[in-house]
Amino acid sequence: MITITNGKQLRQGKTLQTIQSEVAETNRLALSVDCVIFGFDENKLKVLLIRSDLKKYEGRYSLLGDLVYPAEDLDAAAYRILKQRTGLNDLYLEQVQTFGAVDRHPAGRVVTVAYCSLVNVQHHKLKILENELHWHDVKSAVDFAFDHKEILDACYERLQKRIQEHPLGFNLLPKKFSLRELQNLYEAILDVKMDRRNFRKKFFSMDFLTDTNEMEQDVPHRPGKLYKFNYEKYEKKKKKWFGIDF
Amino acid sequence: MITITNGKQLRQGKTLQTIQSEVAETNRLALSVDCVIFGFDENKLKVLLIRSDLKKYEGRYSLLGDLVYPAEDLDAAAYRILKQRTGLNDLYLEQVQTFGAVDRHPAGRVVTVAYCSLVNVQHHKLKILENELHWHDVKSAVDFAFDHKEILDACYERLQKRIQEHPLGFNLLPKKFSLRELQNLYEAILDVKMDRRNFRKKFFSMDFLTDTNEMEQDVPHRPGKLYKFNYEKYEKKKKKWFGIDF
DNA sequence: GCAAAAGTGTTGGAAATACACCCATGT
DNA sequence: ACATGGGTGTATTTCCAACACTTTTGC
Repeated sequence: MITITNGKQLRQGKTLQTIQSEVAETNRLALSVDCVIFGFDENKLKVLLIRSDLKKYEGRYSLLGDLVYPAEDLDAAAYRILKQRTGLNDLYLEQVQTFGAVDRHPAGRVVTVAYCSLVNVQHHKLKILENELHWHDVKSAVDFAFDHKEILDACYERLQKRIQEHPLGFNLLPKKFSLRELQNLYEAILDVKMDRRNFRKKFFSMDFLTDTNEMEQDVPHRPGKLYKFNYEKYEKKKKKWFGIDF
Repeated sequence: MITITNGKQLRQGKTLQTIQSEVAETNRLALSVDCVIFGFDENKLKVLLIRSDLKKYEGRYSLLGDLVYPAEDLDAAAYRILKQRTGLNDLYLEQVQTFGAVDRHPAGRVVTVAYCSLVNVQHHKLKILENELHWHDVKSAVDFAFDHKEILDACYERLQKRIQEHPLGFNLLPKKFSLRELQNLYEAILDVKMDRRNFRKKFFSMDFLTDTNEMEQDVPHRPGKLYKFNYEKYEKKKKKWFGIDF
């Protein structure tokens, strides 16, 4: 519902023209999208960052962002930006939160919508390396431009929550992975240690892992089995209901 | 990060002026906030709706919304709109999701940020009733203007999820409430039936309810005890960790 | 006394946790 | 042989679900 409320102005039965002029009057702001792209490598959770374009923030790190075009759907903008900055598409992409503090951008009023995405670092070698695009440890990343630290934190928290309730983790791993890799992923993202045997029992009892009958190669110890995640089985079984718990 | 990416344009070391003009060029859109205000009355989940201002949508229902002012923080806009439309402040207000389809608003490009809020219907009698503001059953509400049904659904789903993990429900009830009222609330919001004894056990074992030593009045049956929610205890004990479960 | 909801305990099964040993491979 | 991590089983506990009867009040 769109209304400019000045005192006692009538609210009923506006024409489209009235509202159009209100929109025109009020649109002194720009909208952008920032993508927080997580990856997993060397047992660490990583995030893709570039160096800020902006002199004011020279040398500081920035998320992958861009303005949304006036005739572009919000989600489409997020996918476009991901593609432009990294050359990647075909990724899970989720809207997380919108940041709209008046002074968050020095160039004027820019409200930004944060999106979050997960990439398999091994399978998606970056082809576009402008602005020093590369992977950074999430835990140790500092020196952000704008409010991008805050945005990253919000996306990281969302990721931690989502990965406990949805099988997102598999997007960060090779198609075939060992249980050790899977556990390392969970331990890294959630920042906890888990019991190896119970972790296995958990995942096997979920019954979403398919044994590929292949083994790890070139590991300096006994090789583990490789598994695939079975999305079809998951789709059929997925849960609707968790109990009340807080 | 703000960049208009036209082919091979240099991305390094932009001046603030460059970006300012990019922002000015691109801001042919407006931003609005829509508030989804849930209440609970007569054992039903309710939502506050008005009749749409817009001729095109005459007679159809609309959420409480307004444009965001250029010099207004996003959250502040949400609180302002809630206040203006209902006379209420002092409410829990949570950003839910941003809706940015190009054609979602007939007056032009209007991206809207949905906020969600919970009101105790009994304690907050509405003083502003412009545009036929009143409570509607969430389940049976139809005939929405814009994409407001979609927005409502998103907020309702978020509410269902949040109420299972956070003690939000108490914002919808009187300060002192019976366990029956609490259970009715959960059953209405989550659309399930629960076992009364297990429900009680659950809440008592959480140990966040304080017995007020008062009883229900004027009920046509045996009166139940009234409880308060103990926020202090909750703040101390709240959980950090749920297991992996999907 | 009767209708309506309050209040209360137990039991069985499922899932989570804690925990220790042998195995396969590379060096 | 040894170091490294793979692979497995069991006992304990905790949590959840299912379930029925007695009590208090208003009418």
